[in-house]
Amino acid sequence: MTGWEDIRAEVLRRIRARDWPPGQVIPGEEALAQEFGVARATVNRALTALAEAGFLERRRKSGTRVAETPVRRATLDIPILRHEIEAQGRAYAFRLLDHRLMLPPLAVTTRLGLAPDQPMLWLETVHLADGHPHAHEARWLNPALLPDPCPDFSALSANEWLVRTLAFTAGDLAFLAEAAEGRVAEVFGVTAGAALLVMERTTWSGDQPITLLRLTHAPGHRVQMMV
Amino acid sequence: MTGWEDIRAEVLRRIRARDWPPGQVIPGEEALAQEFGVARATVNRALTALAEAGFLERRRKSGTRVAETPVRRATLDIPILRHEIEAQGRAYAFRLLDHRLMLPPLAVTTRLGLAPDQPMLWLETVHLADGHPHAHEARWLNPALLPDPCPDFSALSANEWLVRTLAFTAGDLAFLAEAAEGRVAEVFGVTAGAALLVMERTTWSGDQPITLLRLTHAPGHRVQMMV
DNA sequence: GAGTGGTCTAGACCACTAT
DNA sequence: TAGTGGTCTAGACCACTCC
Repeated sequence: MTGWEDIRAEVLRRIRARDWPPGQVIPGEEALAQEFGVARATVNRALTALAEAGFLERRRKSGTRVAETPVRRATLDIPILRHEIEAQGRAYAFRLLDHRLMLPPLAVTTRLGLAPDQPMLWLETVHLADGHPHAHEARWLNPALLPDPCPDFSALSANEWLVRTLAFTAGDLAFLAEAAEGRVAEVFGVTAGAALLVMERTTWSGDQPITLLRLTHAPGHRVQMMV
Repeated sequence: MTGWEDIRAEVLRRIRARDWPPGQVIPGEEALAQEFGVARATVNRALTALAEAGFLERRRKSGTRVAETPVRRATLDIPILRHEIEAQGRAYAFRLLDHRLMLPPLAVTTRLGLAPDQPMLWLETVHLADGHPHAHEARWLNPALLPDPCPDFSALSANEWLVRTLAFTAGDLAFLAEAAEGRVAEVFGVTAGAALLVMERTTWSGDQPITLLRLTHAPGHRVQMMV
């Protein structure tokens, strides 16, 4: 019973055991297919998967070699707060603190490539787990995308409305640390200056910006990724 | 000329255009193969890729459906500090601040599953970009893995030695925010309490722990991921 | 039990690139 | 130009899971 996952595992074992050390060219697909007694396509499937994971580098003609720097890629499942909290067996709720049309700071319009004199929809929300503040959300929303009677974001979270309604095609995401201040410090009940973890995210629909989101987490929060 | 990437693109377009809205079951592989005029395996390749990216959910018998929550996966290329800094055209250097065998705090041994009365190698390093502090590294290293004449970590960074020497099979990674204090505050020249971004990482070789690393970034640093 | 995706094969041709 | 990986095909059988 030899499947492509068995072959992937065996090749990975040889890489880790240093049978095939970093930088070394490994046997070609045809040779491995003969060794394992399978079709070349099966070997190809296994090696392609290992290359996508960053263990191998493949090039036509020159062959497949072991990557110099092993596994340097991690994946993050971007949490949907409601799911994350409910998965912990806690009750999710949110409160809309503020929402209005106003002129965004220059940093925001620059980042999104919008005209600086155009008002945007500002939303400030706190997400609660069992009634305790879990994260503070500050969001700038491109008003050009909103339907005429604006959705009631105090009943449906802006994130869920966006996900259900708009097709987004690209985005980026960054982590940073920031000192608590103003309303954020107040929400979490910490003194100004406390260190908080911020996730910043922009999303786009084609070349049209949708939203810029800053999610500030409760003190001590860790964002965990698997390697 | 229709290849699997064309099919992936077309299916993704239909998902984004809401031709196939979230939750809906899409046509089976056979049907799509006929529509596009290709073999079923080609359609399978395209749909498998979209499922790995989180756009589709596939199950035998019940078929393929559009994911309710689109793209919720981001990948981080774990930076090798020297490469990251040199890629910005800046000069990399590091200074070993401290290294000695000592008893780790209980939190460390618990996390790594080691005996609490066993000393570990402690390494404290600052990484410099153009002479300015870029990150502070605090590392606990399992001494059972070290060769008898301990490598000279003031000449070769511990990270690079580990990567070259040991085969690591698993690990995890977390981001958190922390207030600067003690040596870290001193290194960055900030007042105690300043918010700093910390990346914490543990690595394993089979079931043997290798190292626990805390990388504290310079004030204002952002870790960027692509979605 | 039946329908769907998951995988394998043997062979073929193509695309890229080192020499 | 030649060698390697990348992809496609037509057909087959298997594995899972819903009914």
